[in-house]
Amino acid sequence: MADPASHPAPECALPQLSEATHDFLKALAHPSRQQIMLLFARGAELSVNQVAELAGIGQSNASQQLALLRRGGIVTARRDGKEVLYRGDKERAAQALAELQSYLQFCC
Amino acid sequence: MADPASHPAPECALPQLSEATHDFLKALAHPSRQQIMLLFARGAELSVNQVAELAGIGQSNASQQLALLRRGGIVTARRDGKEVLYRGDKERAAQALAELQSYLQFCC
DNA sequence: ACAACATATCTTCATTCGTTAATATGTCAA
DNA sequence: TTGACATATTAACGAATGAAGATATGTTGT
Repeated sequence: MADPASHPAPECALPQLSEATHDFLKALAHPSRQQIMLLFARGAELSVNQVAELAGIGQSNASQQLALLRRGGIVTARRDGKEVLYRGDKERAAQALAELQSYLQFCC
Repeated sequence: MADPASHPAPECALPQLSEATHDFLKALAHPSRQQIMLLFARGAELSVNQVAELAGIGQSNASQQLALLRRGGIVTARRDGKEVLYRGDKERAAQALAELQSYLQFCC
């Protein structure tokens, strides 16, 4: 139990932002990924190639951005045959938002 | 009316994140600044030097981080004599959080 | 105006990030 | 297993960011 980042530090005393919320902020803090997220409006499920086409970026780029968004808990991925379908993760996003809110209520 | 960033785009059709909210996310997306914000718990008002000392960073660094936090709408500054006192900006933070929430509700 | 203090800005350098191309992994069909 | 397709990973390079020192701006008292 030496790694403080292994557990997200639940609802402890200090509302220090967890690694998860940090990833959440980092994922959302860039225009490219903000734009990508708009593609997932109304629960749309998109493959990496679809995201790449719709966003006008390369396949590798799309894959990496989606990986960051997934790490940030904003999208989830499921495999469907050869494709990997991504969609918005409403629950985890709401959770990160809640943590952010409690953090801001503490320090503002 | 040629600059789309001059106005934060109020409650328009597309919940595209405004420049203000982007600054908000960027400001909060770094551990150093997250830690600094904890110093402002319970409405504390701190000078740049106090922040520098408490956070264990240099004066220049503190000043710049606080500037970023101020741009992100998370803190406000007021001059008191030679000092500039910073404190959390509850209202603007809540506003950015609200915009973020509506954005996430749209694309998740 | 000058000195002393507080903050902001500038300069520099190391690090990180974003993007692209190339390559590797994984999946399905034949 | 081989080929075709979809995604993930890696390497590389330019751009942006973070941090520290030096300097400039601003404020107060003398």
